[in-house]
Amino acid sequence: MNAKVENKSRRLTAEEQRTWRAYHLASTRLQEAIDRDLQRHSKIPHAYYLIMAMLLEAPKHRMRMTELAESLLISQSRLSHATDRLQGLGWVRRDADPSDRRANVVCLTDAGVRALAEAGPGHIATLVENLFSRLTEEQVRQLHDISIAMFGALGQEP
Amino acid sequence: MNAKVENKSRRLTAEEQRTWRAYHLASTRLQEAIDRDLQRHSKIPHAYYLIMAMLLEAPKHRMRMTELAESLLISQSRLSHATDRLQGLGWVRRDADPSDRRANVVCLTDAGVRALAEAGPGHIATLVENLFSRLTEEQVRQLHDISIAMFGALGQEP
DNA sequence: TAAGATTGATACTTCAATCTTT
DNA sequence: AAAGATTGAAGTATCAATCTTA
Repeated sequence: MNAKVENKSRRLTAEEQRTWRAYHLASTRLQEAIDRDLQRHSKIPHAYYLIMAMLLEAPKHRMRMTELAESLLISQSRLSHATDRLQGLGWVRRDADPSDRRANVVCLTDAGVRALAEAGPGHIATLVENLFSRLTEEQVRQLHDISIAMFGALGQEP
Repeated sequence: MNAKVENKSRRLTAEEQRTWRAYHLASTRLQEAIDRDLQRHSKIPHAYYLIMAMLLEAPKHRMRMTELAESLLISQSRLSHATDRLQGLGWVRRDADPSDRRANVVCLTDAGVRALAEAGPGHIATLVENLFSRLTEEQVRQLHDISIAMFGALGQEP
């Protein structure tokens, strides 16, 4: 890729440098705030919350492992380990898939639905406090567009 | 805090929801891209790169542990573990502080300076490819302002 | 007692290797 | 051989406990 070569010799402008520093600090701290709050109030790491939230939206609260991993953009390995843990907590169950004996289906249990319901409001409060209450409506739109632009750029390595 | 109570019963608007999803995906993937590239090309986790980069900017490439941890907004424990590892790699050294025998001073070694110099261009290329080449100049300014606004909101819990 | 720093335990992520079924 | 999924090892993060010096 030619752009890659160009980028190698390029430097960041002062504007880019200060933006990168501010962005990195802000996103790191938001991540930490979310994780800390979720962990303190509900004993759920954010990554696991996202897994359960995805299941909640699925028909019958069920999804195949691979499908779930792809939806969340995480590795199968990671999902497998996480599922072990969530199963141990009783929030999730693994069922065999009758149509393909290689496949497994993860299913949110009633306890899982409850845990999610209890964690939800606090999590949203964290988001509002740390993100949305700090931004104007226009900034929220800008952040959306910026994020879409950033996202499209990723994951395109050979 | 009253805002906290208000936030608890509040829901995210559709605009906020899609923004949060896009933002979370984009920031996660950027983090992963940075870590992967740094690890692949230079065997340095991003967190360790940041520690060394901070030392590089310090007078004589030296800082006290506490000072360094505060500058980076990380815990002393985390810095201590990281310093163990970096010392093992020969990129950093621990010296006693003559003026306060409780204190330790971390110092970037010549090998550390070299490792940083080798990693730098690739790391900047990653940032350019995944972030700056995707944004207009105006979006870079917007992202800066948004990040500053977000950052101010954090770390104010009791 | 508090400040500076380290330690150990536990938990999460990543990577490569493996196993089974298609 | 490829797809679906799991496993184990190694690395990093977090938290609470500890140790030493001020």
